[in-house]
Amino acid sequence: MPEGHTIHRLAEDHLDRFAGREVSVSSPQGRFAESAALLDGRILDGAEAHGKHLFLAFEGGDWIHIHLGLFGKYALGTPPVPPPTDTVRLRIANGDHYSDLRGPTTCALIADGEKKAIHERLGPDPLRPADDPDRAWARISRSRTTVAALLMDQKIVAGVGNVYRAEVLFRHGIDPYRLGKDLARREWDAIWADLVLLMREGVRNNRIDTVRDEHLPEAMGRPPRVDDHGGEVYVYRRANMPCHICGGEIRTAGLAARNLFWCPGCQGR
DNA sequence: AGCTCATGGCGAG
DNA sequence: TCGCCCTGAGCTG
Repeated sequence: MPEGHTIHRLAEDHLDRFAGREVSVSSPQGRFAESAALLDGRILDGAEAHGKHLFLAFEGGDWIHIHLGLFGKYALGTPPVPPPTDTVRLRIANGDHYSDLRGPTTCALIADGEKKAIHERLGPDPLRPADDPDRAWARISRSRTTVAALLMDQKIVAGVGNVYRAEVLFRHGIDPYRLGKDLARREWDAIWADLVLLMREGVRNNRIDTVRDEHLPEAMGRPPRVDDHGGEVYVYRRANMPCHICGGEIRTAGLAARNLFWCPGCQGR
């Protein structure tokens, strides 16, 4: 589930459902129980995302810092609230809504200073309107690391994960193994602008869709593809399948412990 | 019942 | 670069 769009959507959803009112806070699993007791009954007064990090604000200046990691999942719903199971790390509820968090890498009570430190170690986020792509460019343009690795580095760009990485490189015809220093400024500007668009769309739909209408499989006489992540994509997890554009085989390879997907035909050397 | 894999990230060596 | 942490689905037997 979790690339930046998921987290920004969760921030919006928590704002809509919980902000401005007292909430009950609990940790059925127990691992967040002490902190939950401190927050229980207080007013939740904000929610914010930076990259894949979610911050829930509580009146009085405390924050819950959440990072879903690879396995973390949220279940949001309306009463009846399901019986708490032993994997629910954090449950937030008011009379109208509940929010269950399972399997996060991080769920911690933090203060402003720690929150600030997290922001400072993250790069600009395409979903934060004030963030500046020049900060990312300054590092990319002098890096001997591959563009594919740079896009996944949260210190460079915050919020891009394995799906957006593969898809945005495909959309711009860029070989994932190209080095950062060999990227042109206008290519980076186009990538950033595209990420802003794609990820905003991802927040709106709560899923990742990257295929342009005219390239949708239906439009090309092929059956639509439905992957676990639920969106329509060009290359992600399409290894050995034909490219929607050139018909060549999509290739996959390991890169920094993750699977990379790309079309050698469309993403020229 | 047990294995593998997954949209992440950290610290040790 | 590897092992490790968090969970659950989809296989395999």
